[in-house]
Amino acid sequence: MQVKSGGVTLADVAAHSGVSAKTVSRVVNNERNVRPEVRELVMRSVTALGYRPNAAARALATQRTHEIGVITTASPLYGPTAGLFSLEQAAWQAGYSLTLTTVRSPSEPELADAISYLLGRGVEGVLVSGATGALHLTPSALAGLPVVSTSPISDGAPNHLVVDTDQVGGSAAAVHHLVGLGHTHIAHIAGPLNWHAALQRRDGWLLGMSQTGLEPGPVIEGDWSARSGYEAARAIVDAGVTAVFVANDHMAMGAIRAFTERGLRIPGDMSVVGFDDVPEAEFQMVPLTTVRQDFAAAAERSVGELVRLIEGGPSEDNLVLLPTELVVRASSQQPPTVPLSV
Amino acid sequence: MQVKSGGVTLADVAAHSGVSAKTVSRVVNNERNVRPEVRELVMRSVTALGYRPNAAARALATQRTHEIGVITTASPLYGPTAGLFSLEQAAWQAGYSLTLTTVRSPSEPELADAISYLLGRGVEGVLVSGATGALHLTPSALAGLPVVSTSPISDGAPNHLVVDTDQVGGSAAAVHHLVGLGHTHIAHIAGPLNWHAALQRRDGWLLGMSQTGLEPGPVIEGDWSARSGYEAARAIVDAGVTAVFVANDHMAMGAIRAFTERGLRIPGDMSVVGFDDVPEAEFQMVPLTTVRQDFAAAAERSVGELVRLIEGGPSEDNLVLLPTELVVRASSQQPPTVPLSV
DNA sequence: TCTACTTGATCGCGCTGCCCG
DNA sequence: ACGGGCAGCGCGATCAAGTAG
Repeated sequence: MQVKSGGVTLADVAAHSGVSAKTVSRVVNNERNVRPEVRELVMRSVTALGYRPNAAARALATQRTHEIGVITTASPLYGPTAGLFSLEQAAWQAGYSLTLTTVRSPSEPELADAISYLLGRGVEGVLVSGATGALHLTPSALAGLPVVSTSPISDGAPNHLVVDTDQVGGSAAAVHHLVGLGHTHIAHIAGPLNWHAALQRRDGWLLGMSQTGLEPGPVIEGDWSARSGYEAARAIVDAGVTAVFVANDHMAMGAIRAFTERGLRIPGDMSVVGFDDVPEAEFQMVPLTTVRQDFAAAAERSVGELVRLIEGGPSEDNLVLLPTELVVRASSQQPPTVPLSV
Repeated sequence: MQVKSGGVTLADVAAHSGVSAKTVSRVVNNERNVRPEVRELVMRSVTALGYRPNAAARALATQRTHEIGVITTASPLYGPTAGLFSLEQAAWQAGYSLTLTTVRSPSEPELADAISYLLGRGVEGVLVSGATGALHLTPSALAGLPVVSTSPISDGAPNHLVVDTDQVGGSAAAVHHLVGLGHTHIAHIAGPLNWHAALQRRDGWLLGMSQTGLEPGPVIEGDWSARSGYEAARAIVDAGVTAVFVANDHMAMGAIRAFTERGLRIPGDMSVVGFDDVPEAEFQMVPLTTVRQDFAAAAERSVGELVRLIEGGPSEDNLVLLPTELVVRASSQQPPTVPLSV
């Protein structure tokens, strides 16, 4: 029923230009051993007929699909989505196309389903973006398929690799910044702690606190949403802290709203530091101090590494950590009770 | 080099279970006319060998790929990305998978490239999500391929359909809300006016103004980013308006920041209404009055309509408009100079 | 005998790898 | 160096053949 690609095949082009199908194939694939004049002739027929190679037939004949499968969580969080488009661009440039799969939760069966589905589609590699917990990949299910993930992978297979940003370092830097301002009681609003990213950020906060010899303040677990940040902040507003390190910017916005509602001024009475540096963080009523991650760079690197694995390149490291950067804006300053230094 | 899906084929399963390949095919495709015992036997072999049908071979044999191509703009804007995941879920449920393509700009050649690429991959329909201007599709390039878009399509082909939210109505409603509060001088911060969505929202604003007999205030064009909203607001802060209708929430945040910086209070001195209802809009320091669009519903409807077109269903309308809803929060109230009524 | 159901053999989808002229 | 023939990638469609009632 369906007109496929105009229905023009190699054979049609061959007939139109008076050469064999194989020669047309050579021209289309830029192989050598075709005289320029013949090549020219064939190309003319190709454009005249509007020929377009059939990807399925090609995949069948070559045993290569040039497809990369992407598994991502279904929620429209900033990080995963921002990375997705960079992923697509990088893949395109490397000659691959992306097949998208979403999972609601990172449970093993859902992940296994997604991988199984992608395997059936013949993907040559899998990118797990914005996954939550550590990946427990059943080796048999993968059959040596290259995988690049932002979350750690339980097996140490040579073609499984992690590309992530230095979330622990970034979080610790946020704590050092606050401590440098004089804060000693610092709370943490965490992401859902079954997420690897949430654990990393909490661990970075703990690291920073211990490095500066401070007792960690309370930890409240949110779900990345502004609403959960709002609720978490209401829960700790009377806990006697002067600063909060929040695991992402959207929760930080909610927290600021909650504090403001209770009559606290930001940053006069309470300092807030976020994570991600979403584009609007700089343009909040109180511009947000936050930890920037370069999602585009991470995406490009991920695709680069995956393509290298697919094409049989050597796997040097099994962990690539991209730098994060503390961006100090207006939502953090000295605590209210500290006398002005200088 | 690449182990494909474990390399298990129909023939392997057939050999393992002692039936013909065709029978295995019947079982795998849930066709009738297979004895339950044979079906059982075959299924056992399928799981034992880890057989997975090869999508490329299937596509070649059936002339159907069950793939839907998605063309979207490369920028991580909230709307298009929020819809993307709903798209994927809906497509999956309908038995289709998504191949993602991004374009930097909506220029004809870029769109044509994307469509050409998708045609080569054998997609059975195309979803244009978050496109900018109207689509000028060259009919020959499409060969009757079903297309569902949020932007209008220049040709009136029966298998080209538009699914959008009622942005004009929503924008007009925002204006009526402001006018109802007593505002008479209302500016507009628009999106990039080569975007269909930006035009719709501006037109809705104009409509609302004319319906209420008011002169439209100044229009400044932004680029959807919070930064551009900030800059636009600085440009109109002294223009003598008491309210601004902003074409999306992120620009509205930037605008609020700019007004605040100039000493204006929101909403005391200036009312601001956004568009989209991003999740964090409710949790800004001044919760944002905005126009909500249901991206998930739009995505589901888009996929539904596209699948209907693909499967040869009748095309009733060529335009589906989903409702929008004004959500009144704290960023809008009476203008400062108006005496309190009641 | 005829029908209903179940199974198998052959072919071809569009393309590329191999080998030959 | 260049070009063509042939086979086959893995699957499903067609048609024929077999079995039982």
